[in-house]
Amino acid sequence: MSNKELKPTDAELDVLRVLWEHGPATVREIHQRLPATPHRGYTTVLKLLQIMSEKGLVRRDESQRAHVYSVEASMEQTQQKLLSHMMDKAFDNSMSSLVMRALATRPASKEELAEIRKLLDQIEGESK
Amino acid sequence: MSNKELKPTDAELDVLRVLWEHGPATVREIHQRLPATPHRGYTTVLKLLQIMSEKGLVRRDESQRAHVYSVEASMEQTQQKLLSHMMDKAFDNSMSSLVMRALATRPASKEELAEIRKLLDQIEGESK
DNA sequence: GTGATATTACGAAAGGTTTCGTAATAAAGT
DNA sequence: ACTTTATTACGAAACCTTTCGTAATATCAC
Repeated sequence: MSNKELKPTDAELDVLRVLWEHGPATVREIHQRLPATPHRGYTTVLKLLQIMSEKGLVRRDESQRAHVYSVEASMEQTQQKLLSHMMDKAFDNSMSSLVMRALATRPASKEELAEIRKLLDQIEGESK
Repeated sequence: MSNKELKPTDAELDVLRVLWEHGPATVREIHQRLPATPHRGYTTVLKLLQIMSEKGLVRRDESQRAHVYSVEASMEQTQQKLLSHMMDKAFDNSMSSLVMRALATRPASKEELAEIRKLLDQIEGESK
């Protein structure tokens, strides 16, 4: 009933990022924590959350006067969904070409590269 | 005048993929090569190309009766743009977290992992 | 040239996104 | 209770995407 092909839009991602970082929050809290640019009115954020609620992107707790919203899917799950979609649409379904393009685009620091190597070791270790 | 923030839409990406693989092509050729599902009428594809032309995503050669379209940006450039945007929107501007999430999501084959390692070596080699 | 065919141009509809103004409602202050 | 304040609900506008039908235009066959 829920998981169709729901890719959060860019504006929705801005909201989700606040919720991921801050945890459950009211419209007012979210509105305050949203980036200053682009500017968004209070009711704009409210409407966004109402729509996201219908889509199943967020959950709404109405027990308080000011409803409290929280994410439905973890940041990790959402990131995976976004990456899978992009891999399908623009990388011929090959995650390795996506990864290689990413690495070639924005070289990471030494520490980050080391982390990536560690992850590669893990993956190869498991696959044995 | 050209490079604003032009992220090709999903339908536009379908068209671009044909052009990247096949090279410059007419509407008819593109229409035929497009995936069967979702079905798209001929004039739908034409309209898409006209809009993409205005956006600067494709170039149009009108010297022939049937206009010939070609991409404005290479596949690599477009992939980079898409990845940068996603990194900004959903990965806190960290390419390494994007890469690690990608690797964790869809493990690659042994050969692909080896390729990635090679690329890591290259990057670290250069940064010295 | 006339008619058939293929292509482009145009416009519009349907749906989604994003924005916000205004109204309704609830809570709090006095 | 009444007024003020904060919140939600509703609806609409502006814009974009995607779709396609119809009209205009060019090309080709004869």
